[in-house]
Amino acid sequence: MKQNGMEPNNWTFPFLAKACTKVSNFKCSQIIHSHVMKSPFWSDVFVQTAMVDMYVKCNQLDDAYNLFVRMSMRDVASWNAILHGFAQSGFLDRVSHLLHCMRFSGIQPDSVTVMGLTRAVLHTKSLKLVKSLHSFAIQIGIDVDVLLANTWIAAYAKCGDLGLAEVVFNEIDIFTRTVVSWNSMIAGCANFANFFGAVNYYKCMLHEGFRPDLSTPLLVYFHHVCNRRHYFKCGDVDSARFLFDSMSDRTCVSWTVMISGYAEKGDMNEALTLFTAMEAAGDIPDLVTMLSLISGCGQIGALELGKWIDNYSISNGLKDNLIICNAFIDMYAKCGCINDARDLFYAIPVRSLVSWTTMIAGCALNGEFTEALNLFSQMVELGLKPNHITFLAALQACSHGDLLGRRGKLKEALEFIHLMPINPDAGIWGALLGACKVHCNVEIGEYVSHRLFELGPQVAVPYAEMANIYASKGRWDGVAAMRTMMKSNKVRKSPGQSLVQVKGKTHIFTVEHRDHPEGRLIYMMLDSLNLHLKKARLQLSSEADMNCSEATLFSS
DNA sequence: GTAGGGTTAG
Repeated sequence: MKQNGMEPNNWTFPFLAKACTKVSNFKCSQIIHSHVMKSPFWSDVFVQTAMVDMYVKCNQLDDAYNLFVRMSMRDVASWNAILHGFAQSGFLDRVSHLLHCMRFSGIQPDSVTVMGLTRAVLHTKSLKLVKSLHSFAIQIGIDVDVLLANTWIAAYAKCGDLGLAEVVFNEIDIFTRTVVSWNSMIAGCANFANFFGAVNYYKCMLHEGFRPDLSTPLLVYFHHVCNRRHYFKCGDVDSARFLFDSMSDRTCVSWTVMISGYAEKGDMNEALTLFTAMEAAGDIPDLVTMLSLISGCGQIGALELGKWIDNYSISNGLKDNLIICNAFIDMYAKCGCINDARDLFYAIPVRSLVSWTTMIAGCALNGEFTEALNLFSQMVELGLKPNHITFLAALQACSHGDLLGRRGKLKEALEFIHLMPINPDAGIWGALLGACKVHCNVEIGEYVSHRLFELGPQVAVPYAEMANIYASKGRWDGVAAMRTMMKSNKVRKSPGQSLVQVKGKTHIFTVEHRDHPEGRLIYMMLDSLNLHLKKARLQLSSEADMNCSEATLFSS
């Protein structure tokens, strides 16, 4: 443009910024920022709002906020841009504070504002909050357009009131409804496992003349079957595939539904085939497409494919996206390449809580326990607040690294869990139960397993672990009790599987399943590894004994 | 005349 002797006007930069938001690329955002700063439009409220939005979309909330507070003039769009930024990240306090400031400075909220507010309360799953927002909007006389109504449909469905979602849906004029309204209603039904409702809405939608392209029919099936994959067999990817093949028009989402279905099943070959077909069809993969491919590679240890996707991401500028980077850290760690994971982690200019947590978990997984715990304290020192997943990762590092749980300091571990500022989830209790098993501790094991039974009475693992603990102490009454509980709760244990991919081929192993073509060799290798481990353990414990006696010597 | 902030599904 400049080479052609043309000068950008005040709309050029908002367009550039918007293009940047689509790819969510922080390098691009920096380049655009430097150009805008030099331009005569720098102080234009439109330009600055577009920049705020760009930073929000590029996961640079701090930059967005810094710019926002420096703006000399703000209109409702500027407030909405920053409000959505905080809403998306779930900062409810910040959002309500912003709303106050906004009204105080004389700017009236509009339907976009209310949408942001709704989004902010969504993750609390609080029906009460959604309701109060709804009445707030009506009270201040907001013009409820179809976009806001769609948000409310999804919000009510997510917060557990399908009836209210339906009310909002019915209040939208038939001619105003969009495909999003229908999709939201269908997804709402599917979330309630209301298959008939979903199909019914789908039929009505067709009847009203909406074209059955997009992802709607897939939503009906896939939601029902695969979002509940913990309860249903995932073989139904095939029925989704049947629908997919019969679709005339596919969107990025429909491709991604299928790709992620295969990736989660561990069938990376099929996932990759579809990915190639998607590109050939001219549909551009987005963030979710890439994320499902990357996490699929991590799950089955498909390092070669993972590296290929890494190169692909670099050449398509996706590697500058923080979420993608985090996914790659996870992938490399799960494939055992902790060095690659580490390099990537340190190459990220602005690391998020997820980056830290992923790296900590990756270290724990790869036996780098000290590093994991160091990272944890570094993170806390930087002022980042760990969430339950971070705690779990750190706890796993402890348990693997013979700290607390594995050292037999089960009581201390339990106290630590009770002191945590967050509610312990199944992962955390599971880690402790594993430690109880190692130390054959019935008393704490019983307490922990009951927490796990409360959280998920259908999960087989804690019953089995507790039964093992009882068995190790000869408590056959306890073993029998576990069996009875499993029966009465209708728990069925699916055998654990271990997957590994070598040269593009996936190998699956189950316990005592020795019919792999190279089974003999594999088990010989395992036996020799076991022997090495035993020797190393013996050496360690004799060293520990010596350290102990030294310690007693010095303390007395 | 228009252009900056906005909805669902994966």
